[in-house]
Amino acid sequence: MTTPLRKDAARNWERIVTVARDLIDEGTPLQLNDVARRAGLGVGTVYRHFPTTEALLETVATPCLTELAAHGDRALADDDPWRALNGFLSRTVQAQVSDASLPPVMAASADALPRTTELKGAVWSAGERLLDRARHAGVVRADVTSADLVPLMCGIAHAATVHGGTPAARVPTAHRYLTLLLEGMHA
Amino acid sequence: MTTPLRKDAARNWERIVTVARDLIDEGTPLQLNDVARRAGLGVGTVYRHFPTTEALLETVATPCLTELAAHGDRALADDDPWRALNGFLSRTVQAQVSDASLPPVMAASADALPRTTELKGAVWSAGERLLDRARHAGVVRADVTSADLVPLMCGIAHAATVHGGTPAARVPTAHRYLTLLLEGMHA
Amino acid sequence: MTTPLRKDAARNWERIVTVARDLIDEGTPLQLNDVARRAGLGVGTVYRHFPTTEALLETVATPCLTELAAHGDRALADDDPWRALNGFLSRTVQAQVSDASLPPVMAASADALPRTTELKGAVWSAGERLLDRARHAGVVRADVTSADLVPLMCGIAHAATVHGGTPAARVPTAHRYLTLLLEGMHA
Amino acid sequence: MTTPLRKDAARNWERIVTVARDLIDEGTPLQLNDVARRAGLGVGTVYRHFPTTEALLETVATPCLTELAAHGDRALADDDPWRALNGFLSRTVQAQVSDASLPPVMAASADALPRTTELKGAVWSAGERLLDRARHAGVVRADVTSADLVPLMCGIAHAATVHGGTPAARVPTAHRYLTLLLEGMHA
DNA sequence: CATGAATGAGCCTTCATTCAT
DNA sequence: AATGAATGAAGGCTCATTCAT
Repeated sequence: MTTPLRKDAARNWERIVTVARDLIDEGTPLQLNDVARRAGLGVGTVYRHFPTTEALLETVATPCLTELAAHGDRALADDDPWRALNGFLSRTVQAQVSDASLPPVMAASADALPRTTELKGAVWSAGERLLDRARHAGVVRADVTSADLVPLMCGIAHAATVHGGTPAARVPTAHRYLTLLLEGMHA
Repeated sequence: MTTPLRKDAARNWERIVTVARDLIDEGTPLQLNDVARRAGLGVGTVYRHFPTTEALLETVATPCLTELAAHGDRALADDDPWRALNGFLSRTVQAQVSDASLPPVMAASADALPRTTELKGAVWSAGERLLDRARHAGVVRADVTSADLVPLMCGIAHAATVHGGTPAARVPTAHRYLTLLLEGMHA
Repeated sequence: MTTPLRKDAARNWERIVTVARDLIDEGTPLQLNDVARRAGLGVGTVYRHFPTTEALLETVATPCLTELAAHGDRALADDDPWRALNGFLSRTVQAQVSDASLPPVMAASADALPRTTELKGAVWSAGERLLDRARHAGVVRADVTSADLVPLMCGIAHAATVHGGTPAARVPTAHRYLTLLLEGMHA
Repeated sequence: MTTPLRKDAARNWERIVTVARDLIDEGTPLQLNDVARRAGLGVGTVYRHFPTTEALLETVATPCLTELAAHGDRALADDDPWRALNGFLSRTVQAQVSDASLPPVMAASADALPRTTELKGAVWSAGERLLDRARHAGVVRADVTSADLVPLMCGIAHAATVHGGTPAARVPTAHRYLTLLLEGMHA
C-alpha cells in the first residue's frame, strides 16, 4: 500500500502514462523529456513519478501484464489441461505482438519496479502450474520446463516481428508459429 | 571483383574488423569512433573502410553468413530431405546464438552491403529449396513456407537469449527449442 | 507574447547574445559550441535558446533591424518624398556596413525566426511605400521597383566591403556609392 | 615561362580544371578531394597541380578574366569615352553574374596565383584608363575613382544575386542596376 | 510538489592535408 | 609523377539527469 497520491499528482501520473502509451504505440522511443513535453509537464515531475525510462515502460505494461496473470489463473479452472495451456500461451503471444510495451519488459532479466517482478512472477507461475498439469496429464513432452515458457513466447513474438508486415499482420503469423510449437510440445 | 587493397590498407581493414569482432563479442555496442581508438587508427580511416556501423557489422558477420550459405548447398546433397532440413536449421540457429553479429544482420530488412544481401539471399534460397524438397517428400506440414524459416530461426535464437545464461549455455537451449519446433513442423 | 524567461535564463540568454555579438564584430564565424565556451555555459544551454546558428544570428541582428523598420515609418512622416527615401536608404546602407550581422540576414531568402521575417517585411514595406510615394511624386525613375531596394542596398554594402579598409572606413565609401545610385534613380 | 608540362600531366591538368568548372557551375562547393574523385585522379595529383582551392578556382576563372582584360584594351580603341566605359562595365558585370568562379576571385584582396594578380591588374588598369578618359572628356563625375570600379561591379553582381531567380534571370537584373549606376556616374 | 533551465559527456561525421607506396 | 590511404582536429547535435527557483 503506497501512500495515495494527491489528486493533482494522480492526474499528472495518469497523464504521463497515457502519453507514454501513445509514444510506445507510435513506435517512438520512450524519452522522459519527450514525455514531459507532450504531457505539458516539467521533466522533474516525470522523473519524480518515474525515475527511469524502464519504470515508466513497466508501468505502461502493467495493465496488460495484470490481465495475463489473471487469465493464467482463470485458465487453471479449465478442466482440459492441454486446452488451458494452449489458451494461456496463445494469449501471451498475442499480447506480446499487439502491445509494444511488453516485449522489452518480458525479456528483461531485471525489473525496475517490484510490482513488475510480482506480475511477471504471477504469469510465470501460472504458466508453470499449467505446464505441470499438462505434463502430469501426459499431454506435454517431459523435457519442456516452465523456465522455457516465457522465452519461447518471446521468441515467437520476435519471429512474427522479424517476419515483417504491419503490427496487425503479425498476430496471425504469431499464432501460426505458436501452433507449430504446440504441436511440437505435444506428447 | 573490387580492386585489391594496398598491403597497409588491408592490414588496417583487418585490424578494424578484428576489433569490431571483439567489441561485438564483448557485447559492447559498435561505434566507429570506439573501433578507431581501439584499433589505434584515425576515425577517418575507419569511415573510409566502413561508411556506417551497419557496413562494419555486416562485414563482421560475413564469414559466418558465407559458411551458412555453403552449408545450405551441401545440405542439398543429403539424400534424406528431413535430415537435410534439420541440419540446415540446426546450423543456422547455432550460428545465430553463438555469433552476436548475426541476429541484427539476419533480422534487418535492409542491408548496407550488397554482399550481405547476396549471402542472405543464398541462405534464404537454400532454406527454401530444402523446405520445398521436404514438403514434396511429405515430411513437412504444408502450411510452413520458406518465408517463415528465417523468422523462426531468429525467434529461436531470441528465445535462447531471453532464457539467459552464458552465451555458451544458450547453444543447447536453442537446440532444444529447435527440436520442439521441428517436431511441430513434421508432417 | 512568449512566456517571460526566468531570471537566470534571461541572464544566460543575454550573455549568449552578447558573446555572439562580439564574435560577429570580430569577424569570427559564429559557432554555437564556441559561443557556449566563451559564455561559460554548456552547449545544451545555447542550443536550448537558439536551435541553429541562424536563429542566433538573427537575434543579434534584431535590434538593428527593428530600428531600421522604425526609421522607415518615421521617414514616411517627412513631407519631401525624395528626402525621405534618401534618408531611409542611407540609413539602411549604413546599418549593413556597420553591423556585420545584417548582411547575411538581409540577403537570406529564408529566415529562422518569424520575428525576423516580420521585421524584414516591415523594412521592405517601408521601402516600398517610400518608393511608391517618390515615384508618384515623379522624383524617381519608373523602372525601379520596390523589389530592387533591398538587393541594391545589399549590393552597395557589398561594394563597400570589397573596396576594403577598416569597417569604419567603409561607411563613407558606402555613402558615396549610394549617392551615385540615387543620382541614377532620380527622375 | 613555366616549364611545359609533360603530355600526361597536361592532360590531367586539363581534366582537373574541367571538372572544377563543372562543379562551380553546379554550385557545388569546390573541394579538392571531390575534384580528384570526379576526375578519376589521386588527390595528390590534384594537390600537385593546385596547392589550394583558391589556386584552382583562380585557374578556372582565368580565361574569363583574360577576356575581360582583352576587352578592356579593345574598349580603349573606341572613340566615344562614355560608350567605351559603358561597354567595359557592362561586360564586367555580365561576366560576374554568369560565371560563378569570378565573384570570389574578384572580391578577394589576396590572390593565390601571380597570374591572377596580373590579370586583375590588367582589368583594373583598363578600367582606370577608361575612367580617366571619360573623366577628362567631362562625361563622368569627378568623385568616382578607378578604385571604385571593381567594388561597384562586384556590388552590382551581388545585388542581382540577392534579387534572386535563376542565374539566367540575374543577367537582365544586373544590367538594369548597372544602368542606374551609370546614370548616376554620368556628369 | 512542480518546474524547466542547465549541464556536458558523448556520438557522429567531414575534410584539408600529408606521406608512404 | 601519380596515387590514394591515413590522419585527426573540428564542428555539429542529442539526451539523460540534476538542481535552483
